[in-house]
Amino acid sequence: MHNRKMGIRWGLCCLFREEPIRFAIRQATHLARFDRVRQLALLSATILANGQALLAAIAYCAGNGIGAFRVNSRIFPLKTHPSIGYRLADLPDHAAIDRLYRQAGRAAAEQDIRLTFHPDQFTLLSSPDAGVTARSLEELAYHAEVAEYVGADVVTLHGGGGYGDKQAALERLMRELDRLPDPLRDRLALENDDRIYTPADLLPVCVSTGIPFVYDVHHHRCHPDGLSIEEATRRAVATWRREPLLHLSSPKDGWNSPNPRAHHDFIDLADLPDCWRDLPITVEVEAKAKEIALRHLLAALDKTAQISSL
DNA sequence: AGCGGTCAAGTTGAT
DNA sequence: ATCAACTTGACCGCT
Repeated sequence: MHNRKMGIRWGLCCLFREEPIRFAIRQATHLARFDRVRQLALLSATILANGQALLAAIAYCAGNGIGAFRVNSRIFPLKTHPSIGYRLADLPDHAAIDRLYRQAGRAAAEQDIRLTFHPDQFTLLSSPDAGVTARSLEELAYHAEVAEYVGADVVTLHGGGGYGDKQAALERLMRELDRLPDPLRDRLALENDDRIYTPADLLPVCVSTGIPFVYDVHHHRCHPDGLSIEEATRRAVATWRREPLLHLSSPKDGWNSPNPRAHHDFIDLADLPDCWRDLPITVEVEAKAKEIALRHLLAALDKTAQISSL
């Protein structure tokens, strides 16, 4: 059982700064020089190594008061690449990979480490370009496949582009959401971003489709919509039929800098909304110092808890 | 061994 | 029209 502080389950995102836990990737241009057998051997070895890294990441979280871990989308490198892409059954170590990733899923479940995914900016369901949507659906299918493997319960997606007409784009997004296969639909969540889609834009979509809303308070502060943090939090939490997921970060050079969107190495406790403190929620910490930032944050929370109990 | 250019994908906005 | 930013290291070719 991990160490829950103030009602919040704290989550680490993808990487470690100091801890020697590394997830490897492969480059398509490099692999393209080899024959298919060699490509699959290299990919297979990388995926096995990444599975071991995932086990290590879960163990680290369990031992350090961290209750959630976001898995890097590239844990199966180039899985959906148009020319290098592959099926799991094609990999020479398929059976061992299967065992290892299911083992990681069991380890996460046993130690109560929530696993999540967050596909990158190339994955979106609002594009007017059918090819972009088709490739995104394939990418999401890959995420759902790995999520099922390891028991991850959230795949967080942004709204995508605005294309000069956000309402039309949101209607395309809703149409795609309505026809997702169940394994994906059951895991997908929508998150506000810092340039285009605000909580006020996405909450109605979430309510109408039943897809939960991931509230990123840093994005909301960069790109406000008239909703207060308290109101956005309340409405976001209400979209979840399981533990809600929220995102927290602090600005690299302060809120008055030219670019407050950039993430700081650490979390300033002042950026944690007071109304989050006692909620039964998962908060993923997007701080560049990774596990060091979590360590500092947990220590700072301990200190304030001690002071308030005097 | 170390350095630096490059890396699959989409969209926006600055120049 | 072109290209950096987004976010981000890690990889790989070259010296």
